Amino acid sequence: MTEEVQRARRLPRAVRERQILDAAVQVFSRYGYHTASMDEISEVAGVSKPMIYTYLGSKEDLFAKCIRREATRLLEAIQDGVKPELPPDMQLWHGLRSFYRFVADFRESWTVLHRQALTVGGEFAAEITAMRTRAIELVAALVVNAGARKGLAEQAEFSGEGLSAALVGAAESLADWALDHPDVSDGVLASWLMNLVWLGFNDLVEGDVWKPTA
Amino acid sequence: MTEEVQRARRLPRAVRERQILDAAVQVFSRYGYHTASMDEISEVAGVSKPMIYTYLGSKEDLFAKCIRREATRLLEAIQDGVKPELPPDMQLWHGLRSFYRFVADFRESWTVLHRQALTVGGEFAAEITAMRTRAIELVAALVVNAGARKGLAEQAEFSGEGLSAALVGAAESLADWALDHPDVSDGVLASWLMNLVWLGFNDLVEGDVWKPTA
Amino acid sequence: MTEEVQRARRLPRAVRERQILDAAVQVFSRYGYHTASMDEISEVAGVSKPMIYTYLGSKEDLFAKCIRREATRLLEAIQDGVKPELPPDMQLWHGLRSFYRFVADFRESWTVLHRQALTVGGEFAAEITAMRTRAIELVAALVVNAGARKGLAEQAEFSGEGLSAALVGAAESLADWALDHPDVSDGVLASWLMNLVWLGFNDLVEGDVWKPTA
Amino acid sequence: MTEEVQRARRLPRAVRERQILDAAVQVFSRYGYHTASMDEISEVAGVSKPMIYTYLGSKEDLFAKCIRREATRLLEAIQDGVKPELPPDMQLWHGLRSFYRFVADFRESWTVLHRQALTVGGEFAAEITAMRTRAIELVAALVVNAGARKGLAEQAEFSGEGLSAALVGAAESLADWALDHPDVSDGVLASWLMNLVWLGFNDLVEGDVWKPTA
DNA sequence: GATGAATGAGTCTTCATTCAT
DNA sequence: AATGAATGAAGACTCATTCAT
Repeated sequence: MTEEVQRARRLPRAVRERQILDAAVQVFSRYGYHTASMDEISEVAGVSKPMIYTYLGSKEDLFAKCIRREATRLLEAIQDGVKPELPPDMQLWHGLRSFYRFVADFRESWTVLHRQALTVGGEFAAEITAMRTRAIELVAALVVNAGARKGLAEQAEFSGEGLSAALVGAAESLADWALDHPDVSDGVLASWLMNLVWLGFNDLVEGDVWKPTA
Repeated sequence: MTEEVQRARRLPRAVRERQILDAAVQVFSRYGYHTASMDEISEVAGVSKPMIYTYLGSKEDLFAKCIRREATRLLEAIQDGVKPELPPDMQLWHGLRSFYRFVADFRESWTVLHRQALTVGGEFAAEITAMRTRAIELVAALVVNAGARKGLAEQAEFSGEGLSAALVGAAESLADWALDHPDVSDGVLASWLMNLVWLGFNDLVEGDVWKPTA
Repeated sequence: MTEEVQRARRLPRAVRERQILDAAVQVFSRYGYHTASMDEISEVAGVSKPMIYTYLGSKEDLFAKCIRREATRLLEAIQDGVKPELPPDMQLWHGLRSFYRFVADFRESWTVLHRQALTVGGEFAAEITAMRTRAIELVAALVVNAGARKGLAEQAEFSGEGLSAALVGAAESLADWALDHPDVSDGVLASWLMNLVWLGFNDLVEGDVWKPTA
Repeated sequence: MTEEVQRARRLPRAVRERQILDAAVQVFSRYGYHTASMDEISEVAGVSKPMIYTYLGSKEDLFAKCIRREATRLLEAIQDGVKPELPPDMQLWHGLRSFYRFVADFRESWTVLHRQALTVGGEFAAEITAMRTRAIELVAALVVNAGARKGLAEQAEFSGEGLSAALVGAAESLADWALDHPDVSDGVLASWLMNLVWLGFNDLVEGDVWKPTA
C-alpha cells in the first residue's frame, strides 16, 4: 500500500474528528445547512457516514460543533490582536485588523458563521447572537463605555446597545464586501471603518481623516 | 353556495396571485426558504398546490417573486420618504426613517429580504446584492458624493463602495435590533445611525450630537 | 389504458386506506413489525410510500391501526357468535367456535394480533393486553362468575383473574395449533377446550377442588 | 494494574462466553431481538464487539445460543422437580411448581424464551416449538397417556396433541400473569392450574365428556 | 378554473459486521 | 487475546412536483 493510503487509515479519533469538522465547515459554507448533505461531507472528509454520526452526532450536532469551533477561533484571533496598552482607538483598530485578517484567511469559517448560521433558526440563532454580543462587547466596549462615562446614556441620540448592533453590522458587512475585494488589506479595511465610526462622515468631508498612530 | 364561498372561487388571476404571494412571504419569513413547505403555503393561501405552480411556477420562482415584490416595496417606501429639497444630512435622515418605518410596518417583508434571501445562495444572492447596491446608492450617494467632490476618493482612508457597504450593514443590523425593541421610534433609530455615521464616536464623546433640523 | 389500470388509479381515499391496511396486515403478519419494510407494504398495496404516510402516518401508526382494526374484527366476530339465550356452557362453546372460525378464516389477522403485536413493546403491549382482557371478560365471564357465585373466590385454589389468564392462554395456544391442522373444525376445537376447562370448572363450582396430597 | 482490571482481562474462553451470554439474555429479554443492539450487549458484557463475534458468531447465532441455554435450564429445572415415584397428579403438580419457581427466579430467561423467541420467525420458531413440544411431552405425558390408555384417543372430544397445546398455553399464560403478581407462590399457581385441567382431565378419563346440546 | 390523488427522488440515520493493530 | 476504528447496506420518512378529473 502506498504511504498515502497508510496515512488515511486507522487514525486516532481526535484526528478524524478534526478532519470531519474541516470538511463540514467547507461544505456547510459552500451550500448552507439545508442544502449540504451528509453524503458530501463524508466524501470530502474521506470518511464514511457512520463515522460522522459516531464521532459528532447528528447533522444538527455537527453544524453546532462547526459553529462553535469557528466562533471560538474567530474570537481568539481578535483577542490575540488587541493590545491593551494602547489607546482605545488603536485597540479598536487592531481588533478590526485581526478580524479582517481572519475573514481573509478563513473565508469558509466566516461564511459559516455569518451567512449559514442564520439559516437554521432557533437554537443556532441564539448561539450566534450570543457570539455577536460577545464580539461587540469585546471590540466596542472601548468606544461605548467612553461615551457612557460622559453621560451620553441619558440622551435619546445615543444608545449603547443600538449603536453596538449597528457597529457590528457595519463591520460584518464590510467583511462581506472584502471577500470580493481580496486586494484590499486588512489594515485598510480597519481604517475605513475607523473613519466611519470614529470620526463620522462630517469630519471626513472636512478632510479630517483618522490614521493609525502606532 | 354562500357568498363566502363564492368570494373564494373563480377569482381573477391577479387576485389569486396576490393571495399566494402574501401567503408565501408570510411562510418564507417564518420558516426560511428550505424549511418552508409548499403545502403550508398553499394552506395559508387557501389555494391548492397546483394553482401555485400554474400561476407562479416552482418554489424557487415563487421565492424570487416574493423577493422582488418586497424589495420593490421597500425601495419605493424609502424613495417616497426622501425629500430632495433638503440638505444632504436631512435627506439621509428621512430616508432612514422611511426605512425603519417600513421594517416596523412590514416585519415579514423585511425578514424575507434580509434573513431568508441569503439562505438560498447563488441566483438569489446576486439579486439581493443588486438591491442592496441600489439601496446604498440611493441613500448614501449624498454622503459619498460629497466626500468624493473633495478629492477623498484618492485617499486610502476612504472608499465610497466600502463605506457604503458598511453603512448599509449598520442600518440593516440596527433594523434587526429594532425588531426586538418596537418601542423605539423610527425617528430615534434614524438619529442613532446619523450620529454614528455622520458625526462619529469622537464627536459623540465630545458631547457633540447630531439632531434633525427640519 | 386497460380497465385493470383504470381501476387502480385515482381511487377515493377510503378505498386506498383499506388497500393499504390490508397489505400491511399481510406483510406484518408474515415478517413481524421490525422485519417488515414500508417498501414491501407499499409494493403489496400497489401504492407508493408517500401515500401510506399521508393516509396512515408512520410505521408505528400504521401498525397500531392494523392491530386495532383486526382486534375489533375479532371481538365483533366473537360477539356475533355468542347467543345470550343459551345456557352458559353453550354460550362459551359458541363463542369459542366463532373465535376458531375467525382464526381459520383470517389467519393473518390472528397472526398479527397474537404473535406480532408483542414484538413492538410498550404502547402496543398495553393495547393488546387490554384486548385480551376484554376478550377474557367477554367469554369467560359466564364461567368465572358462576364460580364466584358459589363462594369460590375465597379459596386459594381459585382465582378468577389467574384462571382467566390461563384459559385465554389455552384458547390462544390451541388456535396456534389449529393453524397447522386446518382439517380440525372449529366445532371440534371448541369442544376440546370445553372438555378441558368446563369439566374442570364444573367440579370447581361443585366445591370439588384438587389439593396436593404430598 | 489493579487486580480488578486483571480479573477482567485474559479470561479463559468459557468464562467470557458465559459473561457474554448472560449479558445477551439480559438485553434480549429487555428489548427483544430486533431492538437489542450488539453495542449494548457488548457494553453490558464488558467486552468488545469483536469478541462476541469471535466467540459466539452473528447476532442470530448469539440469540440461538441464548435460547438454547435458557431452554435447557428450564427443562432441567422442571425435570429436577418431578418425582417419578409419586402418583401422576402429584408429578404434574411438582413439575408445574418447578416451572413457576423457575419463571419467578429467572424472569429474564423466561421472557427471552416466551416473548422474544417468537419475534424472530423462521428458524427460531421451529426451535422454540420443539422445546414446547418436549415440555408438553415431559409434563403432560402423565395425563394424556392416562387418557389414551382408556381409548379416549378415538373420540372427537379428545386429542392428546391439541389438549397438550392448550395446556401448555394455559401454563405459559399463567406464568406471564404471575410475573405481575409476585406475591402468589409457585405452589398456589400450580394448584390453580391443576384445578383447571386436572379435574377436567379426570372427568375425561372417566369417559365423562362434554358435548354441545344445541 | 381548480383540486384531490399520486409519486420519484433524495436525505438522515442506524446497525451488524469486520479490519488492522 | 483483545479492541478501537471503520463501513456497506438498508430503512424510515419527506417534499417538490404533476396527473386525471
